[in-house]
Amino acid sequence: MSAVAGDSKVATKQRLIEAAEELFADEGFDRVSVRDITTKAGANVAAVNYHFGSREGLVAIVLARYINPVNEERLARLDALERKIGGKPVPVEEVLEAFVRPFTTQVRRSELTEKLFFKLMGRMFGQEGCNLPPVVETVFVNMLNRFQKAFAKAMPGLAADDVWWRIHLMAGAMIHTMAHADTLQRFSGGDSGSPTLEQTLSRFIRFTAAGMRQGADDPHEGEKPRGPQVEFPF
Amino acid sequence: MSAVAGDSKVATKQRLIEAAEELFADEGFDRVSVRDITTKAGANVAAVNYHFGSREGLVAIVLARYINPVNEERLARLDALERKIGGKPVPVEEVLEAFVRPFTTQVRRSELTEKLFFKLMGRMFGQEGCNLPPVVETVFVNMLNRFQKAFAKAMPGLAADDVWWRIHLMAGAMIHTMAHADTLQRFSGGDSGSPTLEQTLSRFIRFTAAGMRQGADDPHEGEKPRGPQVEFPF
DNA sequence: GTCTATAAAGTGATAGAC
DNA sequence: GTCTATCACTTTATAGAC
Repeated sequence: MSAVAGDSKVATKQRLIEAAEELFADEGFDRVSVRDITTKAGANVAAVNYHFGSREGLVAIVLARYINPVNEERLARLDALERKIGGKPVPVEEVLEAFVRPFTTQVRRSELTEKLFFKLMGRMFGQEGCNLPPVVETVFVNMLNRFQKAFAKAMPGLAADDVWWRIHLMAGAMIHTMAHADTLQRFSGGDSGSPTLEQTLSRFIRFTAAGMRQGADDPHEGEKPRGPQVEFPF
Repeated sequence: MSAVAGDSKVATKQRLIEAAEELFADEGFDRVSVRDITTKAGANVAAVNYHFGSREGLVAIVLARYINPVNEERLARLDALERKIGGKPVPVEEVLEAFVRPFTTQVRRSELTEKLFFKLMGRMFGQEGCNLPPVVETVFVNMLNRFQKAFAKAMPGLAADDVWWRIHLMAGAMIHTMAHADTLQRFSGGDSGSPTLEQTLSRFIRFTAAGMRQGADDPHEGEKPRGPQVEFPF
């Protein structure tokens, strides 16, 4: 903390965090050992336990470092939109923008490259036993409920469960896109191009906005099961 | 193999596979040890190595057991659709149906509950270092390219990279929905309801069909970057 | 705050008796 | 085909010297 006594104390802690972030992004939280981290950070094996108490403590730090800021910025952006527009519904595209734009703010705060940062975010939000610290989970659930209300307001007449499921599908598209964008490169044989971050965000918003508000013109046909379109001899 | 000598030989192998499938579905491929599997299967610790050569061998078996059938049925369904419709484009909804319907066929072949089966599929298709056996990967890439062509044909005027990215977003929605449907329950506080499998498929197809064909009426505005909609003081 | 040494438990895998 | 016993290795974590 003190800038006088030399940076080496805080520097090691910082190097550990950054090394962990890169490794977690690349390999996933499960496949990285404490030794991988300390080696990459050029620190001693015991450093992680000294600075963070345990491996789990370091994971918690890495999780909290970006999830909370992202979720809080999401809420702030949604607040600003709703304040600006008065009592009317905020258009779906604007709500989606508020949902993903914070990533571009936070990527600049990090020491990571864009690619690694987004992989890391995808892994965080995609993790199941995400075991978020209570404070982080609280903000997370709060944020989700606020957005559910905003989406519901933007799509009047749609039932709550339909809104939740569309949010789930939307989140899946986001998470998978972030965590596995390089897989697309591989499977498409390069035909997916090299889009800028802004292009990718745009594609995401257009795709999911259409999905979210689909059926709005024909609410009665909206969410009935379709059933098999084609019978098939299996 | 011989039904005479008693089923215990084949039974153990089968029990190991089923135990592995349930554990992999629940915890993910990385977090399950050989001992977890043999214990759950009521088999000896050495059984996995005897029957499958290694842990990795068992993982490969589990992966291949469903991925190949799913991908081959996808191709067969797409073939049938294209044969039926002649040279014209198959509508996006029908292509999507061919893409997801095979899961309902294969879930019946498995010994798993619907919930576990879909979690397992989500984990398989979501895995990064998916390390598919060569044969499986070949079918997989072949399948993807055929569907890319079908989608491109259904959405004339859309550039190849745009089609690939929409497929990626669509696949993300599918994978995340399958692997983490229970998370939705938790975060929505139960407000996401208890839909049937058919309802969930219907929701998926409607959502992604709208996303896939979005901008079709206004091709020129189609995929330009939108840029920030709202400036925000961060 | 950093290091070495080491503990304690878990990992996948195998040899050899039955 | 199944079992026990065990190997060789890795994992997280800690005690204690510096």
